[in-house]
Amino acid sequence: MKAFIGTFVNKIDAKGRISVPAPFRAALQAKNLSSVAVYPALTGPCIEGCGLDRIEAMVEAMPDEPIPGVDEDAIAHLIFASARELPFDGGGRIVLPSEFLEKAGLTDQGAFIGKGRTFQIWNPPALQAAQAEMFSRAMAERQALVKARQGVD
Amino acid sequence: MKAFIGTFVNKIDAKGRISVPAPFRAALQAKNLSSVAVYPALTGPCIEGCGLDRIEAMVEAMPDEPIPGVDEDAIAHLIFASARELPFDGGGRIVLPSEFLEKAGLTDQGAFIGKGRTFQIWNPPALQAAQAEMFSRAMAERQALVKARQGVD
DNA sequence: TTCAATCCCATTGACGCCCATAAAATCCCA
DNA sequence: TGGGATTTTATGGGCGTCAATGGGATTGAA
Repeated sequence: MKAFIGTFVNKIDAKGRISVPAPFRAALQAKNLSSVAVYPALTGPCIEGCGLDRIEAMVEAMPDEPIPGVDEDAIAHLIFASARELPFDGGGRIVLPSEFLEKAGLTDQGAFIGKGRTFQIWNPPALQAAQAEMFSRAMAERQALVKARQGVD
Repeated sequence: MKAFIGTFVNKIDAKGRISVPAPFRAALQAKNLSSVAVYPALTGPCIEGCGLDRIEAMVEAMPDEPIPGVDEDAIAHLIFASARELPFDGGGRIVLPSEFLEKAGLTDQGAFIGKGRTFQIWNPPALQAAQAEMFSRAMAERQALVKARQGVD
C-alpha cells in the first residue's frame, strides 16, 4: 500500500482551490480514487484527509447495533458527519469549503503533510510551531532515557 | 539483508544533486527500490535515509485508529511528514530539497555514512567533529573503566 | 438574472530524463 | 605480474514534460 509521505506547501487561490500534491494523488489513483475525503482532525488545529475507501472501512468496522455506544456515536458525529468528499478538478485541485478553512486557520497557503494512512492540511506557521514542540519533546525524552541509563550503569 | 556500510563523500552540484554511493544503491536495488526515503535525523545535525519499504513497514505497524495517541501522532509528524521520497536519476543521483540542505548544513559536499539499516548524510566537517567527540568520549569511558579495574585488582 | 460551482485552457517554472565526459576500478591476457 | 582494455562510477549540462497556478467560459441553481 502506498502511504502518504512528505510535506508539500501549496497555494490557496481566491476560489479556495488548492493543488493536492502529485505523490498524494498518485497514491489515491492507485486505488482508482479521483477524490479525497476530508474532515476536521481530532489531534490538532488542522484538517485531515484520506481516500474514501478508508472512511468506508471505518464504517464497516463500526459495530452495527440498535443503540450505539457513546464512543461510536461521537465518532459518527466527528468523522462521518463532518467529512466531505472533495473531487479533483482537471488540474488535480480540490476546493476547500469555508468551514475547513476556518477550522485550520487557512488563508493563502496550505501545507499537506503525509501521516501514513492519512494526510493533514495545516496553516504553515502553525505546523512549524507544532512540529518544533514535538521535536523538542522527543529530544527531551531521549535525554531522559540517557539519564536513566546513567543511573543504571 | 544487505546493510549500509562505509563512508563516501560526494559532490553536491548546482541543482542540489548528489550521487548515492554505488554500494548503497546496490543494497536498495536488491529490494527492487529505485528511490530513497530521506528525513531529518533525530540524533544529530544530519539527514537520515533508508528504503521506502522501511518507512511503509513503520506505517503498517502503526495502529489505524480514528483518534491516534500522542506518541503515534508525534512519530507521524517527525518521520512520515518530514520524510521525502527521492528517486534516483539515470546516474544514480538524488536531488536534495533545500530544507534538508539547511538542516544538515550541506553546501558543496555530502558525506554518506552507513549505519546498518539506515544511512546518514552529513556535512563533512561536522561529521569529523562529531566522530572525534564520540571517539574521545569512548576513550574517556575506557579510562574510567581502567580506573575502576585498578580499584578491584 | 445573479451568484456560485465546475470545467477547460494557458502559462511558467521546476523537475525528471537524457546524453556526454572523465576518472577510477576491474578484468583479461600476454 | 604488468599493462592495456573494458566496465562502472561520479559529475556536468541541456532539453522536454509535467505539476502548480491563474484566469476565463459554461453550467446550474436560487
